[in-house]
Amino acid sequence: MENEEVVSKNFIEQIIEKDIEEGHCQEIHTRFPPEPNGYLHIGHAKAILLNYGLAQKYNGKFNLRFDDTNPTKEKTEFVEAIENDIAWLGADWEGRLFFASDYFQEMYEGAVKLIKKGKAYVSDLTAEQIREYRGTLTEPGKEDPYAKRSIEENLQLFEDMKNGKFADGEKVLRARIDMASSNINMRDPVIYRVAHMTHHRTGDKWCIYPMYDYAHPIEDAIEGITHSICTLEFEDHRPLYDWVLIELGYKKDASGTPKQIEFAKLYLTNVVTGKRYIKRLVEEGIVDGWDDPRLVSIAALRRRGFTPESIKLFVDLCGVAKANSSVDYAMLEYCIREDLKLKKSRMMAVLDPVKVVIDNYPEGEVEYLEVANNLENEELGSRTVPFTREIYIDREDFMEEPPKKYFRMFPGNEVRLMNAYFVTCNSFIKDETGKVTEIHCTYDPASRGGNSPDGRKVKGTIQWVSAEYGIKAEIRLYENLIDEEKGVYNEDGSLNLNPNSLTVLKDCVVESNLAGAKAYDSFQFVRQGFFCVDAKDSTEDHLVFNRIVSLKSSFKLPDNK
RNA sequence: AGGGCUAUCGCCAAACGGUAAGGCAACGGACUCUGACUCCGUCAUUUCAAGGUUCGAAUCCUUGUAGCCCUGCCA
Repeated sequence: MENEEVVSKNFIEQIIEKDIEEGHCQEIHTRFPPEPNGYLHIGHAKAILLNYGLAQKYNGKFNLRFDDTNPTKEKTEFVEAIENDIAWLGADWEGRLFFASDYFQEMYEGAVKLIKKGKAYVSDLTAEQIREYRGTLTEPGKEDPYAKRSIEENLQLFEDMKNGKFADGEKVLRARIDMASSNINMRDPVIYRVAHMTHHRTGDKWCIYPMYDYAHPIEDAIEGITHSICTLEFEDHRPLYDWVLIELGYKKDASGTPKQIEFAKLYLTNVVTGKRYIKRLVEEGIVDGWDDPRLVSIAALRRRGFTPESIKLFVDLCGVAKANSSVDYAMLEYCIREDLKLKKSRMMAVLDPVKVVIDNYPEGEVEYLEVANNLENEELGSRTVPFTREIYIDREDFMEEPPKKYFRMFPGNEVRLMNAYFVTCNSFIKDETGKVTEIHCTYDPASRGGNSPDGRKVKGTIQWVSAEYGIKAEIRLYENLIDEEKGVYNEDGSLNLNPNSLTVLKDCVVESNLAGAKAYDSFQFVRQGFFCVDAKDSTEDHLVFNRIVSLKSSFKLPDNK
């Protein structure tokens, strides 16, 4: 195998290799730490595949950990959905499934340790007061009036917090760092709050819960995570991440592990990304659910026929860097086409049918034609497709007055019905509105299978479906959900979605011999390639149809000059 | 006296002082039983800007400019 491409290392790989070289770690260990408060989307797929991929590449390990430190938002329903999506993507956590809530005891003990070191104190300030004392972006904060409490008093108060002696919000535990720091995260951050709430896993055992900034480094340290990869907005939190680990003795200095590394989130052009927005669209009923095909949640992508391989490809092509960017949606479409083009059978379908009558074909006769499932992959075998006197072709494949270089069907032109016969258009019928309702052709019996024995060539090949045996299907074409420029919501909070984002074509016809085709009531169109079945109610992942039309129009009329 | 981060083709993204990879998109052309696929070709004398250092700068320095993030008892 000599086609070894020169693949450059991304910046995370460089950090990892340096850490290994310098002996900060022997084996690398990564993790994906979702909060179970919603479904995963394409952006998470990047994080998952990145973490998992790194573990694989360096013979390390990859954990799945639910970051469930805030019982107000989290649900078991989401835990299951997330596990399902990650498994589907092929990221194997090999049984290392953890929950931040598994470590509540250790986190609690850590907090006690900080208090004993004089590095944490209980504050009676209200949330509003804490905000005031924190200062602003340009002014330093002021010392918390409770910061002077003795260690003994703090220990007692924290114990009381844990034992439920205080109401929600009455007291918090704060880390003692630096109220004047230019990094607001370091201005004595709250690390424990009181919340009398039932946790989805620990129930009512705890009424104090650790904050992310305090909990996350401990979770990583306990699991032996070496590289804690997160997104850019946590860059300012890294000093706090390191502070916690160092103060608690999990590492000596910031160069040790666990080490936090930040990368830029994945944004896609023209679609709604971001858990917050997706959640809102789902909750407000604007889309049908978390797997509505217009979304880019993992569940939606799966439902539309995207494969794990295609998503992996996509993530790989996007790369990893620290610059905020928005990847062109066309890249995602390219990936599914690329993955499926050799893997799946290609079926015929007609999206906007117009009837064609083959005048010299015997009435009532049915022929079963042998058709290759995929011309580029013989292993996929073949199927038989019924051919009859009356068929449907796509409206786009016929033109009354063709422009130059149009070589599909028009009066007097001979074309090939894919896999079937050469056929020549003789006449057509229009209704009062001028719409073509029926086309009449004659066929050449000698061209059965799609080739003429006399070696005659035709320029055009079009798809067709038997009018008698074809199955009516409802096909949905999805356009991008939003115009990127305008955003999901307007400033006044009103929705700003493209109302035409979903187009339903009701009279589409697909081949009759697609097993269980009747269950497939909708399809997802993949621009300029082929489209895949909406797999929600089907037994198969996807069926792939030949390219028929595109949102842009598959045939560009020459500039008439 | 705010701090942190980022700026390379329409979109991603390499290049780590030695003379601007690659992919997507686009555009030509060839081929074709899917105007698909495939194939061939085109697509940054220039890296946000202006100075400076150097034989040599996207890479180093200076000064600007633009964008993103941070003032939750969310993650």
